[in-house]
Amino acid sequence: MANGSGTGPARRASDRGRYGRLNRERVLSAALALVDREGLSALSMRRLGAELNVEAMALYRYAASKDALLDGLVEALYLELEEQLAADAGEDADWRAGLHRFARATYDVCLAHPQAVPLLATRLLAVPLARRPAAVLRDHERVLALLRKAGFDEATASAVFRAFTAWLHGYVSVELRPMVDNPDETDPAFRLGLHRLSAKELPTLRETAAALAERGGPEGLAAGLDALLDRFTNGSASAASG
Amino acid sequence: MANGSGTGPARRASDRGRYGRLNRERVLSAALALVDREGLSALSMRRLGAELNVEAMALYRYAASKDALLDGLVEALYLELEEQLAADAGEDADWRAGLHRFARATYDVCLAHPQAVPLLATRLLAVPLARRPAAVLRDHERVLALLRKAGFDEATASAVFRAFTAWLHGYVSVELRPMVDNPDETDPAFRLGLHRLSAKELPTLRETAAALAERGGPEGLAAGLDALLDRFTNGSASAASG
DNA sequence: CGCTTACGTTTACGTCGTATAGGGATGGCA
DNA sequence: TGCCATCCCTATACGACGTAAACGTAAGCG
Repeated sequence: MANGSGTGPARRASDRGRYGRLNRERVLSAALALVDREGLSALSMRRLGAELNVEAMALYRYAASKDALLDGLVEALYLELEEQLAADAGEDADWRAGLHRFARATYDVCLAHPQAVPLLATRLLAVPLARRPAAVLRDHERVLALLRKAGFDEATASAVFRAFTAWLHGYVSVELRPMVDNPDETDPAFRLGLHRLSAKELPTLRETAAALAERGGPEGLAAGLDALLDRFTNGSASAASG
Repeated sequence: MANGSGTGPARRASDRGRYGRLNRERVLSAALALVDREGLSALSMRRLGAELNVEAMALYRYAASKDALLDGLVEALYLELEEQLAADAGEDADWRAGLHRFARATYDVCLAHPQAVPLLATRLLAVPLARRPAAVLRDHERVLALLRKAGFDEATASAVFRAFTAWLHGYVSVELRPMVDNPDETDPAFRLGLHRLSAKELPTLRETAAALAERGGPEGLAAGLDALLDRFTNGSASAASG
């Protein structure tokens, strides 16, 4: 048993005072910390309980199921995004700047929690729009409001929103794909595990792998975003810039 | 027990003749079929074994672990992509057309196996480049070769490759996000579950949700791809068009 | 003080991935 | 033909998982 001390029958409720009562935020931040530290596969109800000095079943008071807990983690990421957005400038010069700010903040949050990023893909593919976590919906609202205020009609705003989301999430996902095969190795080629790539069948990949392993960084993200957005301003749609 | 008939001690080896011997391809295609039919969570070693009239442990001869089996599913998707690409025209007019063909084929394969798509995100975030399934590496090789042959230098080809991949995967992922909350409902608003979206706090999202639920289709994919590629041809990089 | 409600524990069940050992068919060689 | 090695699948078992149900026990109220 995870009893604090002695050979008592079990953890006494008075021990709780040591760590304070449980609540949703404590559960979620412990879960996120655990995932950051040891990866998604380390996150089990029992393990998370142990992390909080509590039995696994206690967590079900704050998340209806493990899937709900994972949705909670997604929400936690978006809450961090909201904080990050609140931290710097309030309003943006124009809608493009607004989208860039959003994109950059999302990028930063994702890079800060690389192990949690797969959740964004899996949970958002599992949960229908209306049931997404509140913070996610607030994010959508802000982006859409930004676009509508800029003069885009409903259909165009929705198209821009989708393109924005696709690029942002795709970019982060590609940015986080692991390239290093053997971290202990000093030689770059061995580090990348190039000896696994047949020189006969994969010559181009082999010679490009080193370049591929470089990150695009926030600049790459911004550049692609601009390229996509140009299509909606230079193209058919009607859009103001204030 | 999953015995064919009677009360014999267990399935006899002679029963194998009924279905033929197991092999990797049979295992993977049964796994993909199961995922297509019942979703990723239905895929367990025991269940897949049952599907093949075999005990779970038999599968370990064809996949070293469950994670390896999932990587096998990713490979299966890319094999289907290769088939699809081989089916239509052989060579492309230029590199842009080549990328569009690739993108379209990937889009089609993903839409044909929506339940398997999360694997692309999760497994490619879990496995380093050099250990990706062979079919995935062949895909990379083809795209990179296309770009180098078009005259892009190593760095630019790698940047284009990353942007291409990011857009493609992001687009598919957004396209497959479920929008319908209650499929039994006929009224569009209830179907989307708009009553869950506070009219006060999420007004824009609420009014845009219907438009958001529409798909961008292959056209949207192609449009965004062109927008991104323009950046690399009109911009600084040097690239021919043959 | 006693009652209610909220919170955490205990116990238990079925399923999961997989280590290990065993058995029965198969194919090569005498 | 008979024997043995090899391959393929089964049998059994273990620990961990998610979670239903029932049970204390502490906290806050009158």
